[in-house]
Amino acid sequence: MGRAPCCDKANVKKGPWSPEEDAKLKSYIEQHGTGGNWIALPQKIGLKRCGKSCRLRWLNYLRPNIKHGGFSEEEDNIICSLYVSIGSRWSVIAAQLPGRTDNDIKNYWNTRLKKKLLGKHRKELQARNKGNGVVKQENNSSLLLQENIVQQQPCWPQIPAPPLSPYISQNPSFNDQDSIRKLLIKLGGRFSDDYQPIGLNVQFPQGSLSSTQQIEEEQVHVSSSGCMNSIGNSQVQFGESNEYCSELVQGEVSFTSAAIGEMVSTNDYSERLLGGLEFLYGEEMISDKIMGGCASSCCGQSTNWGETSSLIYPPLVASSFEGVRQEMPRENAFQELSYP
DNA sequence: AAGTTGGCCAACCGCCTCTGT
DNA sequence: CACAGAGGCGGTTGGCCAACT
Repeated sequence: MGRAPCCDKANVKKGPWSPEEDAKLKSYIEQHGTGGNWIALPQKIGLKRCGKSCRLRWLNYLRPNIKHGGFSEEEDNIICSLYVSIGSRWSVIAAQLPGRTDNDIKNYWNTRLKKKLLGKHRKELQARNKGNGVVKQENNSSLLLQENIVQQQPCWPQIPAPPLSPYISQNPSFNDQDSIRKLLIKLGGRFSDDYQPIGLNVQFPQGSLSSTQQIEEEQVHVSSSGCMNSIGNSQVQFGESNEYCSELVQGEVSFTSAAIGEMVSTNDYSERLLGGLEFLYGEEMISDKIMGGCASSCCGQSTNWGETSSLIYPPLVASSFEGVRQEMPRENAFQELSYP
């Protein structure tokens, strides 16, 4: 038995809204507000619509100061950055773009941004294959995986969100701490043991995404990140997300769409990274076949922290964000995470 | 000119979370 | 604490329209 429907489906009109319906709904809400009860609202004003439908119509179309279409480059970047960081939390992303609705952003992502990034990725793959004079067999699985990067969660696999408060330290959520260590060691990271509960200092260097020389020379140094220190200590804490997100939306930790394209298009980070990724991908995934697919597409030639951190961080941030989300009233969740 | 295809977007659906009792 | 109802969210669908054959 399913749950009872929110309204009498038989007596409810579906489909596009007429101008009359719009006018009724708009004028009522402007005069009286929603009354805190969407379900009862359509009856009050004589609309044969589901309350949810009214809410959606108001939020996505009738509400004042709604912008439709014409996304700017800056908005593109914000959307991409946030998508890379938190995934398809459209409402959270929308909260950072005044006048935009989650539905709009979702549609925009699905119809344009996703393709934009994927198109760039494919072009670069072709160019690379041509340039190397090597025709790699691009089997189906690898292509599928590459597309998944853009179609689903960007660079990292979904890890079940731990049922933790970000400020309550509990047992580690990852099962295989050795793998975590291995991963971090392979990345060449240096992790201090002291936990300093301040904002993340990780910077993603601009313009260094494809610099392999720099990669080899640069010392990777992670300074005082709550998440990373905790991992280094095998104590996964999900804190510091406030600071992270606040930096994120302020642009210190952000990706341009070009950078994201770069992230999904560069090639061989695999040897250095995948050995430690069993805990994320599972043993089976770390096969030659996948190394040529997911590995090459996920994150690229990155071995300096600026690049690999985008690999390491997202799951953690996403996880911590889950924690925050669970802890906070939904309305406030990201507002508190963003601008101070 | 007619038919087909693909893109876009508004709206719906069903699940999850929150809140009040 | 448990439950029910409402709100909120993300995924998906379906219709419209323009471009293409």
